[in-house]
Amino acid sequence: MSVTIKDVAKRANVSPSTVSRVLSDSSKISEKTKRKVRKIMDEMGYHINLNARVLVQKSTQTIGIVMKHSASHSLHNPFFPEVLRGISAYCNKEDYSISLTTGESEESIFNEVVKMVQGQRVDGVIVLYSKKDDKVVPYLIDQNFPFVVIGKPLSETSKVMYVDNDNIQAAKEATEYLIKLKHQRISFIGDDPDFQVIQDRLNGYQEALRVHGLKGSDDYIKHFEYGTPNGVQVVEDLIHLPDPPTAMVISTDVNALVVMKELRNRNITIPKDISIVSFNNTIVSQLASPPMTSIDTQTYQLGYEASRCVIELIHDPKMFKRSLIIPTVIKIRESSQVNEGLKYV
Amino acid sequence: MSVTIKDVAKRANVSPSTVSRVLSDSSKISEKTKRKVRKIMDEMGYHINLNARVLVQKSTQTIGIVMKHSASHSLHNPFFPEVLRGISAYCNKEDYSISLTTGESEESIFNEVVKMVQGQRVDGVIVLYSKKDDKVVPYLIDQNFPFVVIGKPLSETSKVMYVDNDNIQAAKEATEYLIKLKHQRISFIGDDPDFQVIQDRLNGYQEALRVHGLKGSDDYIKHFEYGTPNGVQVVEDLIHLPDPPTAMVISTDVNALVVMKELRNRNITIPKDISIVSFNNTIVSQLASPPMTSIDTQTYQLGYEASRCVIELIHDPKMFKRSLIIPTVIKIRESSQVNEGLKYV
DNA sequence: TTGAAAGCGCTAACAG
DNA sequence: CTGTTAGCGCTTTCAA
Repeated sequence: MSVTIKDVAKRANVSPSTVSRVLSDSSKISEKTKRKVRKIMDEMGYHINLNARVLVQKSTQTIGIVMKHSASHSLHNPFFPEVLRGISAYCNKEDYSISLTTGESEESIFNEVVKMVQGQRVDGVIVLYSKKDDKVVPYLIDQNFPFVVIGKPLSETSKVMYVDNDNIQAAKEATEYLIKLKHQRISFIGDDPDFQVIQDRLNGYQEALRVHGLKGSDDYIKHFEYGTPNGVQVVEDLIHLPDPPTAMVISTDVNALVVMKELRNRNITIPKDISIVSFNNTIVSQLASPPMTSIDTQTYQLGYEASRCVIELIHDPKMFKRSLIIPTVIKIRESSQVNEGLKYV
Repeated sequence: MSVTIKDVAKRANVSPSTVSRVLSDSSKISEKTKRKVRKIMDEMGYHINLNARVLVQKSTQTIGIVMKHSASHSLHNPFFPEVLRGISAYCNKEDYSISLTTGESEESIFNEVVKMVQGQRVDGVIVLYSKKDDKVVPYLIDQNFPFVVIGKPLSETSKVMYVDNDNIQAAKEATEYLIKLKHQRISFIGDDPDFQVIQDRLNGYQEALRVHGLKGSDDYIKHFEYGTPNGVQVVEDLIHLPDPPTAMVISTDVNALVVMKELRNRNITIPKDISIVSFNNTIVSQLASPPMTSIDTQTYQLGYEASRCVIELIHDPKMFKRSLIIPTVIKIRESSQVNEGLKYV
């Protein structure tokens, strides 16, 4: 059995409450007693039982991270480690711990969240996605539990605090950048369109086309299906279009890497034949061949700020629910250039 | 205030212990009472306070993950998400939660571990690295706390359970594969040699050279320094050697990507001029251009088994401390080929 | 500045 | 099958 506050108290000839006060470095304990008690703590190898403290103080100093359905999915995307890094950094600063969901299905994740929240294992939650028909966010609102979502919530925006990029604007800029390079036939490749971030980027893309009087076509809009390696199909479809695209806006850099590989397999050169702009600017974009033009969403910052927000919210639950937009920056690299017209097939 | 077991008990006209028994679905409670109590729980929106339960049961059902110094470092390496995915999968199966360290320095990580362990916030720990002068593992041994390390511990191997690849063998095979392709001047590029995994791979590489009577040279052995983008320098040094290498064994695929990029910048073609074999076979290897020959370390499995090990250890602290070696498989892709001799510079 | 006592919400003998 | 009782290890009034 581990040594408790009582054991220390006995040995130090003080009461348990005194020991407790020393633990929290209370100002009403004399320096002398503090020293004495601390010495005994050391000698006895005392260490506080956090669960007991949590039980009475009702503060866990830990925040829960909700990943999107299937940890697998999240974890395959370099976006995730990068947000986590940001979250982690701020939590560390504030001495908060991190607890991760492990669920593989929406259902099981939801249950984990309920368990975290109701089981009082966390003080706040960061939701790493915003998705159609998601139950987590409505639940947290209903419980009036401190949380922040990374991404733009689909409804009740006034009730939720979020940290996001302006994805519409970012995609618009990406597309306009291509338009300035004289591209006229620009394709958009996303993934699961149930996620708001994909919708936003799609909208931004479409808006850019509209504003510049380019005819869009549904044939130019494709989505990777999660779990299926349908990159092949997507690329096939696009290049065999009567008027194949000369440029592509691709929702994440890993997806862009897949597309680039498929194009390469068909001897289509980037950027000569097709220009590519991707999102996230993770290490993958820089190291790809050719290096990708990518919209830097400042993922680390997204995580850092989200974490700052929840923690502030925990400290002041009635705080004004401001939301944050993290600016994006287009990093121009070699995967995009002025349209030369298609020379392939 | 949330509703407690007592509130439910009162409303259901039973004792708190009965409610508690219903919670754990005890076999000694009649179906009838169970139904009644559950109904009331629902009505009142009762949910267990896990902290209270943990306090008395002394089991948290959560395991702590210790990342190597600087989460940043870990998180930039696709190895990490992949182990985490494996850990997560098994934990989910066994209904365990995951708690991550957030520290950026060895010192602060060590303190977090102490806090987790002594504060009794976790039942077991998985250490994601094995490193020289590390204090975490000795501490856990000293505390006799259930833990597993991923990687080969440096000392007291009999006292620690670990899950690892045979990295010596794997590197030996990688090198022999290159030797079979007629390469004679093979370079090794690692990173922080304080990590055992790097040492092992280096040793395997050297052993292969020795066995096949190739003269090694320290000039062929390079290390990336963490945090510094010295990939440039490493590549510079190697290609300007009097007898530059025709093949490289590189400790991780992200590092390999960096090297490939630098070589490309110097118009050195892979695999024609230089063949490359990397480790980990993360998604990066497959999507690189050209796709990399990589040693698949089955990272997911590493995590999955580690997690199974700690959990078993938690259930039976006196269990036989067997350790696991996860087999590696070489995935041959296009970054390596028969040595054509150097044609560059 | 310190101590006594009550209690956080739950479980676990023990008794019936 | 169910209730009573006594804690788990800590914090927190209240009183001294």
